[in-house]
Amino acid sequence: MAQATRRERPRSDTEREIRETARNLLVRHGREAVTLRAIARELGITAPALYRYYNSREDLLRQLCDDICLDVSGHLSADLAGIPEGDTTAQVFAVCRGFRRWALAHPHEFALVFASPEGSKAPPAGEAGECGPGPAHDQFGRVFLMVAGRVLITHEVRPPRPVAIPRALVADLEAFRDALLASLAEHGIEVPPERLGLDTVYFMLQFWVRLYGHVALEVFGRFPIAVSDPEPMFESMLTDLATQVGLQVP
Amino acid sequence: MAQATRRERPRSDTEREIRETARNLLVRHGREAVTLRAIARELGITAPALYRYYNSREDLLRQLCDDICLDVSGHLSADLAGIPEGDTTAQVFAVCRGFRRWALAHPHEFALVFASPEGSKAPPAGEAGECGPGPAHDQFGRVFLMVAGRVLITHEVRPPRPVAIPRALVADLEAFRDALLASLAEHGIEVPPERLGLDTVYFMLQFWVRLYGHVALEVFGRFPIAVSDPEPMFESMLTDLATQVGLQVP
DNA sequence: TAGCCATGGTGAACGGTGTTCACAACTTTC
DNA sequence: GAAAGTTGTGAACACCGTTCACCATGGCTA
Repeated sequence: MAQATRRERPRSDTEREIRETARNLLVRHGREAVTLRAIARELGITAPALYRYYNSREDLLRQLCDDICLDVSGHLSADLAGIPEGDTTAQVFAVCRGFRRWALAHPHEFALVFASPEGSKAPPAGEAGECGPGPAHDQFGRVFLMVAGRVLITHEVRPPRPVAIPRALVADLEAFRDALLASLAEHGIEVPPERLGLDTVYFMLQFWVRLYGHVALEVFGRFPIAVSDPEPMFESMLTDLATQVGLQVP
Repeated sequence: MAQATRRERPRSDTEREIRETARNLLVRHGREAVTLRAIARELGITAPALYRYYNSREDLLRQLCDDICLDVSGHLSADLAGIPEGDTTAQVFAVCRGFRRWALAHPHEFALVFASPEGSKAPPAGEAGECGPGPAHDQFGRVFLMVAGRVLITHEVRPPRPVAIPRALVADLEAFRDALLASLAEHGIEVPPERLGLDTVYFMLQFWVRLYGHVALEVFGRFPIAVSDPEPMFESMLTDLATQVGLQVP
């Protein structure tokens, strides 16, 4: 009965249901609990049926990563929607706070997407390995860093206190800047290239390092001291970063 | 034969062999591969025998964390031994570089100890959960942060540019400072408490955030841009941190 | 010295897992 | 209506953690 019903629905529906169930298991019981048989059980199906949709459990987990990236980027966009267009400072804060809040609320998803060793084994043939910087991860990175980038650019941004840019990084930074500008242009945001200096791009990288560092440490409980309430520390970091970049923080 | 031989050796020997084998599996094939049966196989033993030494696989993994912490702290101490007593800057650099190098060389161990969700399930009875801040993790944190702390103190340290310390953090920071001073005194390093201001302690926390952030991002390949060689970036961060704290970097 | 008993091993067994395969049922296409 | 393709099933294999009854060994005490 349910089987007949399922077969009538389009393939993409079942595909979505599978990933939803997997997400649920991941969120509630961690990576080890997202098991083919558990998913199948939940869907009233047998485990081998899942192989009609995914090549293996690893493959499914990889696609889960994509879903998660899309999801978190959606969350951030939603948070951003509530901020007035002009208030760039609030936008930066909203995105960063949103990321932290999401990570704390979904530690297992965070661990899977942002804190798993890169698939050391090369995937079969040119496929994206594990869930590293692939299309969807880019999607997230884009929504995240592009938002930050747009914010940093539309605002009169003054580069932070001078830091020598390592020479070996210049090429990477230039590539990143170009990609960023292209991505912004793609979204209708025209930016004169001279507004986005390499030092600003470099600062964004360091911004990400600190943001990620704090969030990961908090999610994993790996601060070297018992921090009874990490939120003020996070806020302090945000204002520090914001003032460094020349944003006026209330 | 081998069995009779094993029985004659003291219990601690077998215990050590088990963890060595487990470490090997972890390092070479990741967490999922450290399996009771695989360990037993390697030791010429059956899996149930392992239960004479550990209550469960999770228990074994927890103790593995302790071993790893001790190991990395040993590595750092060794690195430190090669630095002249007075050259505090070199000492800071050595510890940080050593940590990065170890993490890059042992990504799976790094992920297990420093990037695993805290055991959300309370361990049976007052036991240390997962491998979070427990005795051994403290051991690592001590060797690490204490080394950094000693270095920062023996040197004439001037607090970095003023940052408002969140009021909610003051109590935590004071507790940490006291613990740090006690730990230093325990190792024969007498330090006048007024030399270690709360702002310095706070800076050490932020130091750790950035160090951890960079290392984790590099280990997991989660930089938002393709960084062809992250080492100069790491070095740049180190010199930035060092100069901020008033160390003279060559 | 004889017996006891804690220690540390064994093999069998249970339920769970990923994965493969032959096969069946249903849908679509020719 | 037959052929082909799609999507499910159930059995099976190998592996996993874990429990259990059982057995050998060695050191202790009566």
